[in-house]
Amino acid sequence: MDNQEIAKILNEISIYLDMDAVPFKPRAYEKVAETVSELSEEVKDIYTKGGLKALEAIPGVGASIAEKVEELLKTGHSRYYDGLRKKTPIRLGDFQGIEGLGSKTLKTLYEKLGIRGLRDLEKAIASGRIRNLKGFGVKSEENILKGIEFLKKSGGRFILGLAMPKIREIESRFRAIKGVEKAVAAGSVRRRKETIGDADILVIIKENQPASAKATAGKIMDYFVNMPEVARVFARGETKSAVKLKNGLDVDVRVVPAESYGAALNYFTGSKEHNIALREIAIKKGWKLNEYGLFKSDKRQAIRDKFIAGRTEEELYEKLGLQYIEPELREMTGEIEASIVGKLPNLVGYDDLKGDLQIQTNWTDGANSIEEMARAAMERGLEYIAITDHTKRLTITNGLDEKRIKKQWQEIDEVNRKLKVKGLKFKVLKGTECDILKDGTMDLPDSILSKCEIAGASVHSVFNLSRKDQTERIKRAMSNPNVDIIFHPTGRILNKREPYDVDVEELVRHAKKTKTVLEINASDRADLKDEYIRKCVGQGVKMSIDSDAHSIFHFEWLEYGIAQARRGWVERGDIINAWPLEKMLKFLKD
DNA sequence: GCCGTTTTCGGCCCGACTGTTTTCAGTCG
Repeated sequence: MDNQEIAKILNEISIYLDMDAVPFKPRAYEKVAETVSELSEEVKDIYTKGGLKALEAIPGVGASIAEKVEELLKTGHSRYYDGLRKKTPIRLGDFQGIEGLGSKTLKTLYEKLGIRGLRDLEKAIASGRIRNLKGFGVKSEENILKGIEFLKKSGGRFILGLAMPKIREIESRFRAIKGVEKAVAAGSVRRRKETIGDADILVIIKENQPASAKATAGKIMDYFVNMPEVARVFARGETKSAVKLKNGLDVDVRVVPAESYGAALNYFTGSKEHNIALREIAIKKGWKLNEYGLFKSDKRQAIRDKFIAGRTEEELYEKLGLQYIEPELREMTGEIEASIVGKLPNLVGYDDLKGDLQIQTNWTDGANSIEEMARAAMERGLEYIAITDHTKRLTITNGLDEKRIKKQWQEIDEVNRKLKVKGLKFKVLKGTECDILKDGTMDLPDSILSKCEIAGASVHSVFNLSRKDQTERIKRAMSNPNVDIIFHPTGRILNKREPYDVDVEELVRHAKKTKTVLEINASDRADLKDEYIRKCVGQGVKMSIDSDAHSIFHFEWLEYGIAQARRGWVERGDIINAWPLEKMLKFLKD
């Protein structure tokens, strides 16, 4: 039983307990479910190595949950879970992701109408039985129906890079409204998660006009719910509204006073777990933290809580005795502890890249010429790029063989000469994205690879090897003294393709041993993922952040690669293409 | 059910909005 299966069962236990209004337990199970689903190590391996004791070392797991997990691992079942399911036989999975359907509603629907699954629910709606239930009405029936329709239509999460342009457009339209001082997307957008479920936009009204603040807020909300791209309005209030856009993205807007800007930004940025940790720190100091600020609470409630901080996030963290924590780190993966002792990383910056080491051109499946790519990279502020077209095995891209790559080198020399004549300080490097064949040998001979200034290697075929064989295959490529970088090391594509089965920790160890660079691919591969990036940082394995550009427009993607790196606690020194050209080249294998 | 600068018992994050009520439960983030 893998971590996702365990997490699903723990989460369902939490929902069942919540149905019966059991206090506190649901939250305990929910927390562990979340932890387990994000764990990099398989729970079953943890258990094999250290037994019950090791399970209890997982944060949030105590004796009781450890026993249930043990039973799941040993038998594939949990008597406790089965008992809950038997008592209230609802197929919770059917309803997951339907907005507005919580545990209490599900329980009522089951008890009053015998609804166990989605089909039952749809039938009950069709026959108008829900509106007659106590506590329900026509409106609730409609909302449930809409929830079902949207779940069926859209489902899933949005890739950050694809949703971002629309979010930025909405932000800037808010900023253009008179009386608006700031508009900024918080939530998972600000934490730069690789995919997002929704966008939370905070709007601050200019302070100097308190009298008209309410009117301005109303104007903002009216504008928001009436935007042409809105498909559905969930809520329209004085300070909070929520809609679904036609593209399926949920967007929330909050209007907050300027003095609470920092507190609100912090609160809505999350993550939820990070927020809870901050609140607990506040409570220990005898304070209260909410989206309006940090307050000294008065126990007698006779006078208003005294405002301590909240105008900026920086002052909030400072008052809590913490080093400022960048949004990309707020995932409760040790950032609070590091912050307390002042040991947070100095993250690689969004302007720190000097080069891009994976670029395709019209020699293979790219859209533009070498020179066009060079000029676009220059405009992006880069100082060097590596041309890394595919190799011959990838016939569909017209991959390069020995003859054609030698020809390409002539063109690269020519482009470099041209740039130099014009006095431009920019270098195009001779590279390759060489296919790693099934047995781990390379698609180009060493005689060619050794002449490339930078040689990347990647897997584009035979994804279904066993974990052992796939790992050995890639390790063999790393052991090649001419291979500098492994491009997109796990082969996944967000929302499209799962990674192939490979032992990433072993790859990281071997990268260290062979001085091979691992790539953070900035396109929708987002490969490596953050937890693996952090493993590289921990072991001192260097990485590159590459756009994998197939056209001049794709350099925009670099931003998301950098975000990914930051979520992996990366500093500038960890990224070879954040270094000057000479230093970068010197670092590569001979 | 978990956890500990409140340390083996007594706490556990907190506020806005909706729909259905007429004072509040449920959901969400």
